[in-house]
Amino acid sequence: MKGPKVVSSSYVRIWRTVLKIPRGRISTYGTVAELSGLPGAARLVGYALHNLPNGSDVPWHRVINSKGKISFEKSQDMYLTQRRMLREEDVVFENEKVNLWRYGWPRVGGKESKRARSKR
DNA sequence: CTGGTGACCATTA
DNA sequence: TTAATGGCCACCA
Repeated sequence: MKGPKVVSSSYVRIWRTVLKIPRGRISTYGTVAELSGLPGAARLVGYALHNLPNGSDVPWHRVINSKGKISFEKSQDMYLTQRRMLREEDVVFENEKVNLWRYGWPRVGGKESKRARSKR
């Protein structure tokens, strides 16, 4: 399309990427930024999700940070809300953390799990 | 245009 | 292992 309109922002591109995350899987801010053509703009993803129009279908809860944790403070209601929504999709939390190698999207590669034993 | 800010990230101690 | 620091990029006032 010739439309140089680009809608007014990268938000749409980000939202569109988030819409691709399958149910039961999660992605990180940095990954979403890169897939949206905005490498390095991880913080913008948080900004975009924060500005989501009310009632949108964008599965914002499937985006967490690179540590595999929810980016809200535990004291915030949104923290529990997000964790509950993920739990309903069978995303398992281990000590407030999600196994990125298992639930991360897109999948990194064919290697299933090199060595699960991190300890030696 | 300039400066402040953020639902971040990787590195370093 | 967790905590602190600097760097990123784009949006907003």
